[in-house]
Amino acid sequence: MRRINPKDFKLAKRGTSRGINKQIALTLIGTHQPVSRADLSRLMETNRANVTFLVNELLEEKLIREGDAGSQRVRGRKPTHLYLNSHQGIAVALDIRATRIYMMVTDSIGRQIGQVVSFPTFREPDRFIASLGENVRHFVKDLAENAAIVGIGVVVPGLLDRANGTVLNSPTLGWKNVKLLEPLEREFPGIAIHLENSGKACALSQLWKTHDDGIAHNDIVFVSVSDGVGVGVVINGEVVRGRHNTAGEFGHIPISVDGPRCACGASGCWEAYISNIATLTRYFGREAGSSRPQSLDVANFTVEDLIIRARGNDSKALTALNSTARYLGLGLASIINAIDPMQIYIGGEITEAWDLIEPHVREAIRERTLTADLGRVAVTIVPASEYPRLRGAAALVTAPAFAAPKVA
Amino acid sequence: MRRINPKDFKLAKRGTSRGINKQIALTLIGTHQPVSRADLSRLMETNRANVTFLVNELLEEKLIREGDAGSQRVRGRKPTHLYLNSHQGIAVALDIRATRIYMMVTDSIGRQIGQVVSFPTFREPDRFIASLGENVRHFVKDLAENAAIVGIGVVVPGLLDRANGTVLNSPTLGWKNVKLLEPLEREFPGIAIHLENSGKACALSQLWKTHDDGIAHNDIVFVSVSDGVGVGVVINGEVVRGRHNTAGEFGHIPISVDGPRCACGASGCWEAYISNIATLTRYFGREAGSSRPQSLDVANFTVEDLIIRARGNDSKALTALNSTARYLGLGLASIINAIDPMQIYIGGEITEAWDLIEPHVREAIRERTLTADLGRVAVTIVPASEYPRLRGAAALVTAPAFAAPKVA
DNA sequence: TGTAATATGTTTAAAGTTCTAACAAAAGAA
DNA sequence: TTCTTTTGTTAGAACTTTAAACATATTACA
Repeated sequence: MRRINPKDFKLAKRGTSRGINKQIALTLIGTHQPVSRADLSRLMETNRANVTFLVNELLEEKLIREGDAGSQRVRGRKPTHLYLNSHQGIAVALDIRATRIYMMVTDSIGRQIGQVVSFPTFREPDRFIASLGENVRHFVKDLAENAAIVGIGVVVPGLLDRANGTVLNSPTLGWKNVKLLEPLEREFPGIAIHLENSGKACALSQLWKTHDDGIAHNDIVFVSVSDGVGVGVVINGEVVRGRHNTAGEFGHIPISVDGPRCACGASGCWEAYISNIATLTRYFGREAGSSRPQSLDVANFTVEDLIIRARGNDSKALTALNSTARYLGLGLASIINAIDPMQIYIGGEITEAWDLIEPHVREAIRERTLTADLGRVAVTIVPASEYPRLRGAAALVTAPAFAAPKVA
Repeated sequence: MRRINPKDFKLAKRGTSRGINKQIALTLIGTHQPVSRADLSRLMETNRANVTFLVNELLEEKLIREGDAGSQRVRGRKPTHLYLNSHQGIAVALDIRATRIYMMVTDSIGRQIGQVVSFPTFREPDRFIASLGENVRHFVKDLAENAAIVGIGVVVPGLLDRANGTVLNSPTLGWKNVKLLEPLEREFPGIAIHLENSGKACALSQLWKTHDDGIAHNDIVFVSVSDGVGVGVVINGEVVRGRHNTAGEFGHIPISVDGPRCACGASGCWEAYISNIATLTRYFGREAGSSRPQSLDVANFTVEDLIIRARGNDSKALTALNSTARYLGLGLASIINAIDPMQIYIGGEITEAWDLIEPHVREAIRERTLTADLGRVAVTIVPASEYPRLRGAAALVTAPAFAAPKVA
C-alpha cells in the first residue's frame, strides 16, 4: 500500500500502458530467453495479439532480435525465438580505487567483453581526468575496436552528491567536494556518464544479475568489507538512496559506542571492528581500541596474507579472523533486524576465508537476530573474481533500458 | 531505477491508466480540497475533459462529492468545489495494550468521530475476542449510531505474521503464536479486519496524515519509545516490511554489545538503554547493566512521574532522563545513517520531556551521523494526544482507497 | 443594461491502447 | 493427403487519453 506523493506523481498518458507492458516483456525476454511470442503471452497472461504488437515495437527499437526457429516438442508451428539484442553499443565500467582504476567493457546487456584492465589513479583532479580519458580510449580501442560507447559507469568509494555530480567525501581517495561529472562529460562529449557509490553499485550488480534460479532478488543487502565497509540496500527492486543519497551507511552503526575510534570520527563503529585494517591491527597485537589503525607498521601486509597464514598454522592469524567474523555477524544481525532482506551478499578480501569464518559469522547472526527466521537468512559471498563493483558500474549504463517506468 | 520482478509483475490492462489517474485525482482532491475540476486539470497537467471523466467516475463511486460553487477572484464561471466524501461508513481503530484496549472511530477518510474510549484487555484469547466484540459493538452504537463499519484496524505490540493473521510473539501481551485474524473475522462477519504491528502503524499514521505544509512525507521513520522500542520505516511512500514482516526492528541494534540484557535475549540493545523501564531503572540507582529491568521495586512509578520530578528539583530524575536522551540520540544516528529519511517522528511518554531532553538528543545525533546534512535531519515529536497508533489503525481501513495501484 | 471577455465544465471526435475472435502459416500425426 | 495442433497476424470492438469545439456562468465595462 503505497501513498501517491502529491508533489511528485506521474500521470498515465496514452502510451503509458504500452510502456509498462513493453518493459515487462523486455524483462521476461531477458530472464527467459530464448523465448517465443506464444511463451511470452503465457508468462504475461495476455493474448498473443498484444504480444505481437509489443514485440514488434521492441524489434523496431532494436532492443531485441529474432533468432532461429525453436524445436517444438509436439506438433504445431515452430516458435520464433526472441533474444535480447546485445549489439547496441558498449558500456564502460570504471572502478576508482586508491592506487589503481579498474576497467571493464560490456555489451549493451551487461555481458563482459575481454579482460578487466587497470591503470594508475592520480589523485589530482585535472590529471585524474586526463589520464582516465587517455586510458579509457586506449583500452576501448583494444577491447572493442570500433564499437560506440553508449555510457560510462563510474564507481567511487565515498559519499556522492548525484544531483551535482561531485564527490562529497572520499577518505580513500583523499577527495572532498571534487567535481567529477562535469569534467568527465567534457572529456567524453556525447557519452552519458553515471556516478555511483561503491556500496550501492555492488547492490546493483546483484539486483541486475540474471540469477540461475530465475528468482528476482528484489530485497537484498550487499555488504562490502574492505578498507572501509560499504553497504547497499535494495528494497522493492530499487536501491535505497534517502534524502541526501547517503542511505545504507550501516558501516557506522555501533558495535559498542565506547569501542575503537573510527575513520568517520565517531567511535565503536562496525567498520572499526571489521575493516581490513581492523583485522590486521588485531593480528599485530594491538588492542582493538588503543591506537589509530592508520599507523600500521607492516605496510604491505594484506588481509590475503593473513588468510594464508591462518590456513597455515598461525593460530594468532586465525584468532584475528575469527574475531572479525564474530563482529561481522553481530553487525549483519543489526542489518537483518532492520531490513529483513531476502538475501545478504558479502564482498571483500575476507570472503576468501569464508570456509574458515562462516560458522562464527552465523553464530553471531543467530545470537542477535530477533526471530529464528531472521537468523536463517541466506548469506552469500561474492568473490572478487566476479567484480561486483565493475558489474554494478556497467549496470548503471545497461540497466535503465530494462527498468520499470515511473508511474503514479 | 526499479527492476521489474519477473516473478511478480502486474501487466497494464485496458483500465490501468484510468485506475492510476483516478487515484492521483483522488489524492490531489484530498490534499487540496476544496478544489475544482479546472484546478485539478492544472495540478495534473492534463486537459479538463479527462478530469471530467475521472471526476464523474469518482462521484459515481461516492468517493468524492460536489460542494457549493466557489468564489472566483476574477471573472468567469464559478468553479464547482470537490471534496472527499466522508460518509462512506466508519472505520474502527483498536490499539491493544497490556492492560487496556483503546478504541477510536473515524469516518471513511480517517477523521476522528467522538472520543477515544477504552476497555480492559483479557490475555486469554477466547475471552479476549468475546470481550472485544462486545465492547466494540457497544461503543460503536454509542459513537456512530447506525453507521456501517467498513473495516476494523487492529494494532498489536509485537511481531505479526500477516499472511496467516497470527501474533508470533508479543512480550507485552504474553502471546506466542496466537491466531487473531480468523477469530476476529468470525466475531465481525463481513467486516474487513486489518492487523498491524504498532511501530509500523505509527509510521502509517504520519504517512497518511495530511500535513499542513502539503509536503508528502514519503521517506520517514517513526520511533516509538515505550515499554519496548517500536520502529516503522517508510520508503517511497510504502512501509518497509521485509521478507517476514519483521523489517524495521531498529530497537535491537546494539549501543554496546556488552551492555545491559534486553528482553529479546541479546544484550546491549538500544531498547535496553532507552525503554521506559530502562529510564526508571536508571533513576532507581541501579547500574544500567547490573539487573534485569523486570524486577523493579516501585511498581507504579511511571516515566510521567519521573518527568514531573525532573521538572521539579530532582536532579537525579533529570540525570536519568538526560542519559536516556543521549542514548536515544545515539540510536537515532544509526537509523539516520542507515535510512537517510526526510523526517523522524518520535512518540512515547518521554516526548513529554522533549523541551528538557532535545538538546542532548540532538548533540548525540550530531556526534554519530556521517555528514552535517544527516545531523540536521528534522526530528518531530508526536504527543500521545494525537494517538498515532490509533490513527495508524484507522489508516489500515481508510487508506487503501487512496493507495497507488500496483503496476509493472 | 447590454455586450464583450473570461473561466469552468461538457461534448465530440481523433489517436492510441488492450482484448476478442477469426484467420493464415507451419509442422507433426494419422 | 488430410487432420490436428501450435504459432503468429489481422480486423474490429471496447476502452483510454487528448485536442478542439461548444455550452454555461460570471465579471468587467461601455
